[in-house]
Amino acid sequence: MAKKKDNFEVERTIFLDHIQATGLRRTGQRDLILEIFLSTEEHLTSEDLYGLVIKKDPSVGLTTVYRTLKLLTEAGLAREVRFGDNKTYYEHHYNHEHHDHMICTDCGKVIEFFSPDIESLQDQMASNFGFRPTHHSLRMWGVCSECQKNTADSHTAPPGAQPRVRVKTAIH
Amino acid sequence: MAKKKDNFEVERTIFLDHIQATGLRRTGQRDLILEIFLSTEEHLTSEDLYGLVIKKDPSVGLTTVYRTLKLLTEAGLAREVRFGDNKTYYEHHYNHEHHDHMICTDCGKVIEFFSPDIESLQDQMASNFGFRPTHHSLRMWGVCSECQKNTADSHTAPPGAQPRVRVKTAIH
DNA sequence: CCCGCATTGGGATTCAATCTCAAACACGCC
DNA sequence: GGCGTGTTTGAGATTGAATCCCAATGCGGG
Repeated sequence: MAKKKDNFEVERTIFLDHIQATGLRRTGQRDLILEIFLSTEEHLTSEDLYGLVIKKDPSVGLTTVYRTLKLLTEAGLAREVRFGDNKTYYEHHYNHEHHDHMICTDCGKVIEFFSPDIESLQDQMASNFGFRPTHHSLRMWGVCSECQKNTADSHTAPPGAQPRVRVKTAIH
Repeated sequence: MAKKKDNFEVERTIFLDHIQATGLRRTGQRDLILEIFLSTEEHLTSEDLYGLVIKKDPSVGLTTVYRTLKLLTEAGLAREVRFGDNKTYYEHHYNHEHHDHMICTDCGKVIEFFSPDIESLQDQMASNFGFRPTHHSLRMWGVCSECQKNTADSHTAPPGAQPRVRVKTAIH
């Protein structure tokens, strides 16, 4: 836990540095939103975070949460991710290895994975085209091992499972 | 050209088969929209296609184009793609090898590529997790070789280049 | 302590996509 | 060929995420 607390300190510093470097101002709202973002683990949307924020301070506006999450992204603390349901999710970025996602279209579970081999092949493909990549996104949709078991006997959803990400159409 | 015409015939048949198999009805609008979709080459949105359709028949509604593109996707003739600007693009799917995309964030150009090695590594990663993938998406954003040359001297946009895809924020 | 300017909040707005529902129409049936 | 039913259509209304606008607030340098 001490380790985690240290990380938070670093992230706070990074945020304040970014604030200062770009000539912005430190405000109570930004501090609060940062703090709550750091306390989360899952992928969450601006509205999700807004829900958490107003529990601490109901006067904070939704717009500010949107703006601050964008700030956090610029500062390198957050990363935007999309799973195909037309919402923008945010995940921790600082000190988190780059990774890709497998999304279960049944229960909504998101599996994070990383493959150095895939990464290097990507870079190789890019250089074949003289393309200089800044970032990339690899996502696989399908059925996780859990849901394969559950759908083997019946086609009913796993009990109590509430898909957080409902993929309506196959986005390739 | 005879080759291309043959392909179109096959795609029309696939569409009609799909119509019949799912108990739907053949209509003039669906025929027209299919025809115009087949005549296109680029990635285009529902609204793009709508623009082309109403040039032939101004009475066709936008909703019908949306619905029909979804139909074409179900029939396996079209594929939905997203480039990060919150619009759904469609590309031909039948008889088109699966491929991934590099998107130039400067001029909007989309490069299609395919790597069997990456594909097999993806499947391997999936099976490591007991994950059964149905489809996937790999996209790389960055600067294409053209735009690297143009931005070398000045930061002005290439003359006459109108980005079709304007990526506002980095979506990973 | 004061002032300038960034920030805030919430209502209005945008934009893609979907929903609604009455009118139009395809298609099987006779 | 004409009838009847259930599908399809189209225009406007609606949704939902995200952004814009702008008056009021408040941070922070001097």
